[in-house]
Amino acid sequence: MAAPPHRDTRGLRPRKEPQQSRSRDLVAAIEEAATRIVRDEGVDALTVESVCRVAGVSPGSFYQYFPHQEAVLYQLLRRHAEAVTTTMAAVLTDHATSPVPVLVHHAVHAFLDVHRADPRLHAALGHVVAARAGPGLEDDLLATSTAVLGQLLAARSDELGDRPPEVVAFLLVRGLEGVVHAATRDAPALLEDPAFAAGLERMLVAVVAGEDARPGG
Amino acid sequence: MAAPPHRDTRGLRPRKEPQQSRSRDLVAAIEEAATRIVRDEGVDALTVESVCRVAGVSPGSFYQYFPHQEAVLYQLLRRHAEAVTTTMAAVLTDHATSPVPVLVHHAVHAFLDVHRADPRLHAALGHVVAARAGPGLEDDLLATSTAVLGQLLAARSDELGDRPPEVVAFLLVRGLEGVVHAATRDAPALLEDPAFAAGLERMLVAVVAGEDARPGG
Amino acid sequence: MAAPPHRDTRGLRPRKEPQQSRSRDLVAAIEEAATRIVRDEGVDALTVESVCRVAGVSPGSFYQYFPHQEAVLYQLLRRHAEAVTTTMAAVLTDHATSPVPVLVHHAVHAFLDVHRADPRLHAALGHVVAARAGPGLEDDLLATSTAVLGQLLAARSDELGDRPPEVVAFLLVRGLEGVVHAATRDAPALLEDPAFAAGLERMLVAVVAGEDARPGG
Amino acid sequence: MAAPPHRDTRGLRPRKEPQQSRSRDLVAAIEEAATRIVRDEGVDALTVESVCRVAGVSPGSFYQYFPHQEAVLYQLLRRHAEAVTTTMAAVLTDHATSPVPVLVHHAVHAFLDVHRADPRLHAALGHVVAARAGPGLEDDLLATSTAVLGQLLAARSDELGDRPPEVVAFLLVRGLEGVVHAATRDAPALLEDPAFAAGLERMLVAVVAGEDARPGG
DNA sequence: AATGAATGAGGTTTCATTCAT
DNA sequence: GATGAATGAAACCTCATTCAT
Repeated sequence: MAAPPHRDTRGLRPRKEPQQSRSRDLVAAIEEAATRIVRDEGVDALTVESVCRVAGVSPGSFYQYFPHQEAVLYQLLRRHAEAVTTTMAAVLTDHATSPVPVLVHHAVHAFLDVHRADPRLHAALGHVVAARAGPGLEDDLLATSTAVLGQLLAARSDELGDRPPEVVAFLLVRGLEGVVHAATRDAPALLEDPAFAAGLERMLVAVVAGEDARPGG
Repeated sequence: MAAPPHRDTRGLRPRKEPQQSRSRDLVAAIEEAATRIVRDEGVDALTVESVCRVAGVSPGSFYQYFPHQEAVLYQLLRRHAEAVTTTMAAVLTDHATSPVPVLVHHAVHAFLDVHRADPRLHAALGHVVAARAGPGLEDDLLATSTAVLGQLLAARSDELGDRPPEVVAFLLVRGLEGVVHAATRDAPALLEDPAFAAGLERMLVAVVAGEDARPGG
Repeated sequence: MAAPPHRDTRGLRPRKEPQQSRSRDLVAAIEEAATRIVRDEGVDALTVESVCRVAGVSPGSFYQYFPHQEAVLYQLLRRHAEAVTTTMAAVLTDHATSPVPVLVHHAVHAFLDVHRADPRLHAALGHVVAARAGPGLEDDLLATSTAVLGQLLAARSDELGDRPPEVVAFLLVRGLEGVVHAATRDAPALLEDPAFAAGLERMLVAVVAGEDARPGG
Repeated sequence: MAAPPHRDTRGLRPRKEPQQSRSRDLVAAIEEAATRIVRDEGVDALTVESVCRVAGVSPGSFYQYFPHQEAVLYQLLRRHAEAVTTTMAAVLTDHATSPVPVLVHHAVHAFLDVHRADPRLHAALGHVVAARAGPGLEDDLLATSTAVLGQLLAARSDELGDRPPEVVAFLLVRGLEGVVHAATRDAPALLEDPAFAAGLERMLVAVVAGEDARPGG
C-alpha cells in the first residue's frame, strides 16, 4: 500500500532555481503556457495537466520547479503585481508634489496603459487578485496598495478636509481597480476611449479633492 | 465550484417549473441550502453533494429541477440581481426628476442597504458576478443595469455636457459595484461608515455632474 | 484552477453504512478483493486501483464506503484482530484457574488454529500489525494484548516469583506472535507439526513458570 | 519504499565493484545517507531522491553503483546480517562445548548488544527483514542462521531428546529475533532491563533443554 | 565518470451526473 | 416522483529511472 503523500506546504516559490539553459527554457515554457491559458481560457482552465500539455512538458518536470499547482498562478500574479506596483509607484514618486488632479491624471493613464498591454490576461489576473484579496494571500496587492496610498494621503491630509485618509485610499484603489478591470473584461474598447479616461479622472479626483456635498434625504 | 468550460445559455432556468407544493418545497429547500453554503463556506463549497446533504434531498431530485449544478448558483445570482435591480429601479423612479446629487445619494444608500442585509452572502455572490461577467449569463445584471441607466441618462443628457451617457453609466454602475463589493468582502466595517458613504457619493456625483478637469501631461 | 483538496481525516470507519443490498454486496466485494490481494500479492499491492479492478467497482464507489485508501486495510486488520482477540480471550476465560502449562497449551493451540485457517493472509496481516505497532495505530492489537495479559498475570503474581508481569506478558505475546507469524510465512508446514507446537509450549511455559537460571558470564 | 512487485534475484549486488577511491567514497556516502534516513525517518522515507540529496550525489551516479533503488536497502540489510551473523557465530564458536544454558546466555546478551548499539536503525531493518522474509533475498539471514544452528544442534542431539533439531533451531532463531526486534521498536527500555534478558534466556533455554511437558487438553 | 534535467506511469481522491429501483 | 448507488473522467502529485550534456 503506497503511503498517501502529504501536501507540500513549503511555499509558493519555485522549488529549484533552474540552473541550466534547458531548465530555464522549461520554466519559461511553463509560465508562457500558463499565461496563454489564463488569457485564453480563464483561470479555471489552468490545471497542471493543461499547462503541461500546452508547454509540452511532463508533470514531473512541472513539479521540479513549482512546489504545487498554485505556484504557477502565483508566479503570474507576482509578475502582474510587480508591473502594476512599479508603474504606480513611479507615478506617485514623479508627482509627489503635483496637485491632486495632475497626480490622478497620470495615475489613471499609467494604470490604463498597464492594462492595455494584454487586456484579457490582466482581466483574468485582476479578477484573481480581487477574488483572493483579503487576509491570506502572500502579498495582498490591493491591501498593500491601499495601505501605502493611505500613508501618502495622510501626509497630505490638509487637502482631504476631514475625510479619513484610509477611506479615501480605499475608494481610490478599489474604484480604479474595479472600473478598469470591468472595462478590460467587458468593454475593452473603453480602454482607448478618452471620455472613459476623463470620466475616471473626474471620478477619482472628486474622491480626494471634491467639495463636500451631502444633500439631505 | 470550478466554472465549466462553456455552457449553453439555454437551460439555465429550472427544467420544470415546480407546480405542486412538494416540488416547490424541494426547490425552496435546495435554494436555501445553497444560500447557506455560499454564505457560510464560500462558492467553492457549493457542490451538488453539499447542497443535497444540507437540503435533505437526493441528487436525483436535484436534477429533476436543475439542469446542472451551476443552475442553482445562477438562481441565487438571479435573486440577488432581482433584489438589487428592483431596489435601484425604485430609487430611479422615485427620484427621476431630482437633482443628480440627490439621486446619487439615494442610490448609494439603497445599494449599501441591500448589501448590509447579508454581507457575506453578497460578498460571495458579488465575486461570482464579477468573475463570470463578460459574455455569459450574469453580466446580464451589470450590462442591463448599465444599459438602462444609459438610457435614463441620455434623456437627461443636458446635465452631462458632452460626456457619452453610456460611458457615464458604465462608470457609475461599475464604480459603485466594484467599491461596494470590495468593501463587503474586505472591509465590511466600511458599510457602516458615514465617511465611506459620503466619499462614494462624492465620487459618483462627480461622474455625472463634476466639472471637466483635464490637466495637461 | 481546481482547488486542491485536503486529505480527509474523519476516521477509519466506512463513510456510510451500506443500506441497500446492492451496496452491501459492493462493500463485501471490496473487502474480498482486498483480502485476496493482500493474501496473494502482499500489502504493497493493495492500491485503490487494484482493489477496484479486482472487485469490479469504480473508484467513486470505493470512496462512498471508505474514507480513504487505508481504511480498507484497517478493516481487514480489524477483522483479524477481532478473530484473534476473541479466540484468545475465550481461552483465557476458560482456563482462568488452570495451571499455567495447561493455559499455555490451549493458548498456543488456539493461536495456531487461527493462523492455520488462512496462513498467507494472516502472515501478511500479522506483518502489518507488527509494522504498525507502537504508538499510533487505532487499536494497537499487540500492545493491548500485552497490557491485558499483564493485568491477568499480575493477579497471579505468586506464580511468577519476582518476574515483572509486564515483562512476562511482553515475552509471551511477542514470542508467540513472532514465532507463529514467522512459521506462517516461511515454514507453513510447521503449523501442522506437533513438535513445533510442543516446542512453543515449552518455550512459553518456561517464561511463566520456569526455574530461575542465571549462569554467570 | 514500496516493495517492487517482483524483482530478479540477480542484480542485487552493486553493478560494479567500486575500485577507485572516489567511487568508494561515493558508495560509502550513499550507504551512510541511507543508514541515516532509515534510522531517522524510517524505510518509507528512503527514496532515491532522499538518498541522493543527503549523500550529495546525483541520481545518475546512484545508478552507476546500484542497479535499482532497492539495492541500497539490501546493502544495509546485508551489513546488518553480517554484523549479527559474525557476532553470533563467534558466540557459538566460543561456547561450542558449554552447557546449553551458558551458550544461550551469551547468545542472548550478544544479540541484545548488537541491537543496543543503534536501536532505531535495527528496529527499522528488523522490520524490513521480517516483512521481506520468505522466498526472497533477506530471509537468507534468518533461514541461513536457522540452518546453521540446526546443524550444530544436530551434532548435540543427545541433549535434545526427541526434538527435531531444525524445529528447535527455528524456535530459537525466530523467538529471539521476534522478541528482540519487537522490544527494539516498541519498548527499547526493555533492552536494558535485566529481567527482560533473564526472561529471554529462560525462554530459549527451555526450548533446548526444558523438560518435556505436554499436558492433556 | 558525473550530473541533474526530464520523463511518465501510477497512485489517491473528488464530484457532476446517470439510472435502476 | 424520489432515491441513492454507481460511475468515471479528471485533478493533483510522487518517484524510480533514463539520458543528453
